[in-house]
Amino acid sequence: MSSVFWYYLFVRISKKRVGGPKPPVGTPAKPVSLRDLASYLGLSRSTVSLVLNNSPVAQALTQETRDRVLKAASELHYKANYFARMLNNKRSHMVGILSPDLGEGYDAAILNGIERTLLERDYLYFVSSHHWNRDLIRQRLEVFAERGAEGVILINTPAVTAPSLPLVSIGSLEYDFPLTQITLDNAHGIRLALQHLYSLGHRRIAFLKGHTQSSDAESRWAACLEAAQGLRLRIRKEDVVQLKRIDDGLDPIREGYVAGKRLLNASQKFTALLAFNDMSAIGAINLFRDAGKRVPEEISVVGFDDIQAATIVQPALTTVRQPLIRMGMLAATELLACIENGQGESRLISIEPELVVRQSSAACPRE
Amino acid sequence: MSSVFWYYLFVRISKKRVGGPKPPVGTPAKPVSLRDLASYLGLSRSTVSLVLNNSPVAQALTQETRDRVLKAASELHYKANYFARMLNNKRSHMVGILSPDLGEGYDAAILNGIERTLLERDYLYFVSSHHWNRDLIRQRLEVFAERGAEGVILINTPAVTAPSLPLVSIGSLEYDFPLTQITLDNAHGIRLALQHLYSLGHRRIAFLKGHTQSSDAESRWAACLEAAQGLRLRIRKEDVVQLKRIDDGLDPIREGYVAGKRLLNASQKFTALLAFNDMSAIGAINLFRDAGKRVPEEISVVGFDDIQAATIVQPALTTVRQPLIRMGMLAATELLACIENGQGESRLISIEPELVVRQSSAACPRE
DNA sequence: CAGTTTAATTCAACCGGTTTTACAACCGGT
DNA sequence: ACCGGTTGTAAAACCGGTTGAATTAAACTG
Repeated sequence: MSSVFWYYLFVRISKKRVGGPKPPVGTPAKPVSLRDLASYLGLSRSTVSLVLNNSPVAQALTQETRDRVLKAASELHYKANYFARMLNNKRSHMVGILSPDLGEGYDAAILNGIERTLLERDYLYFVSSHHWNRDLIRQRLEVFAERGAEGVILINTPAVTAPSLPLVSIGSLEYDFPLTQITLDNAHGIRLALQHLYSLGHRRIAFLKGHTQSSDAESRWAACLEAAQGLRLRIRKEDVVQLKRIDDGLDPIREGYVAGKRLLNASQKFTALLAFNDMSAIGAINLFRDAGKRVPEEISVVGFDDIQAATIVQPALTTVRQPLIRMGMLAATELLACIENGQGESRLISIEPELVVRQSSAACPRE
Repeated sequence: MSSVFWYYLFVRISKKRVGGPKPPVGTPAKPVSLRDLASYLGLSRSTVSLVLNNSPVAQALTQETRDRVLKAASELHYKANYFARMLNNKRSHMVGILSPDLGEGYDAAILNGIERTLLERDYLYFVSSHHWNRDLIRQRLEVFAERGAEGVILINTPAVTAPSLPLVSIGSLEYDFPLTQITLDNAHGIRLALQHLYSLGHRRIAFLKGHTQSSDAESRWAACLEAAQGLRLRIRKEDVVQLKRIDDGLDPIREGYVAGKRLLNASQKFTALLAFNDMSAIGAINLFRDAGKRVPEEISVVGFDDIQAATIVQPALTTVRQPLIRMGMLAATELLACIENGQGESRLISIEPELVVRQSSAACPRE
């Protein structure tokens, strides 16, 4: 690159400000601006911009000019300033993700799926977890919008205000405004689980209900009632225990453990347990072991989610698999469709879970 | 709010552009701009800006004016445009996080810690995982910088180019440029583990080495050699197996399982296994169970990391605890210190792990 | 009452791009 | 030479906020 370039750089005159404090020696290499590029080329900023954006107007330019511009841009490593560009609301290629909590396998797996798709499509994302704090959710949605997110994926996150951005939710929450939802077919999953236990001969089945806050608790419980009726099973009051309220920091396995203990205190007669999710199922298994009940010989346990821990617990957990990674990918795909085509405002996408039979469920012990 | 406001909004005259296409009816409520606010107040944009930024120059203004501005700003819900603001390089309150992979408990736990601190300090963050792709790492660092990240936290991520941003790393990788590093004291951890086994009577101890890519593999292995020497233990070649190369998507538990099998094929004499990490330890435990070896009665197993799964596996894993959440919090704190005070360019912070004794380790069976 | 402070704001340049509109220069046709 | 119609490029408005210098009016000084 000839010295011509540096000459032009230096020439760049501003009306008043410049004059004194030309950066001394070790200036940390301010990136090349459009202005630099233009004066280097002896063209106007507009021309250069038009070419680089491949604007229709640029079709009027000489092929030679266009080539010159492109060549210089790549030689000088010109990169348009993101913020300047965003000032005239351009595409940001950025989305936000809101999740209740990081660190449990569940959200991490979904995040993983989302990430794959976003990476592929060259999007970046913010993440924020809200720990069930409504104000934080609202605030984060605003901040995301403010910072140019083109859409948001909500993972099990209740949102109150109708947003100015395209949203896609994952989970079973209900919203007051239209948005695309990726929902697991809880009813189907529960049906699979219950039928599985039924076909193993279990007739007296206990249940661990989810906390009221959890988006899936209600729909799964409703599905339990329905499926039980379908199988002509009677659900006894003493065989049902609800997990305690989520307190941030309380170990969900521990919650299952405690709930299991309450269950065992109230009733000794059940031969199988259908837990709200894997975590609580694992907790219950631990409790049963500590209480001297063998799983699955005396009590069968079935979970829900199929998180990684389900394969680690002993006996490995029979559970209903949520294809979390796929759900994440799907959510991302849907969101990008909304963003890029402005389509698909309010779809409801239901995902079919499958039953994964492992060692925690077995035939009902003879009476 | 009186109609005066709307009058001023309308008055806002531009030289040429305006005239024809005033937005029709259902205009989606463009946010209030500084200009709107200024003309509503009958002040200049500068005055308003000065007040809102609480600039020293604003001290010259009447208290009354200042109050008026602040009141109007809050009434009209004025919020400065992020991008406009960033154009004159202001603080973005934004950092980037690079990690090899989401979804395993390890990174998620660190992320969790980072997030806590960032949330507290009112920072937002990008995340990106690179799956060990060098080009992606470089590219993401650039993109983060471009989008105004004020710093980056690297989780077990090798970085090649010296960055223009403050960096903090978590892990044991080595870098060619100065940066603050949060490193677990692997040597200490290994020493704890080995002494634990030694004191239980084990003299023939097998090892699962980490993959060459893993940042901690070498330093842990070196620590093994050193600690063994300190205890006058001889490490036999046939008692050492290295985990296979990380292939994205290969289950790390499976890796441990396979490695355990190779170990058992090569040598039957060891009474304890010190694994590179919890995942491989869990894999090995599974293999031992399948091979009819009881843990811990016949073989003691000790892991490293203390991820959640360590409490779930049966027997619960004795392991060296990395305080991941604390490490994440610390990394964030350090990074923010760099950013906000421009200090602490190149510190090395060593974290002391502790041994968590659970059920997978027991006294050495008699000869 | 002119002359100088000082207090209260505003001007105008700037950050770094995008885009509409304007403007020369050239072209063939008459 | 005059006209309408390209063609290739540049000027200038604009996005929305920040900031050093300048301005104006009021207050104070001698």
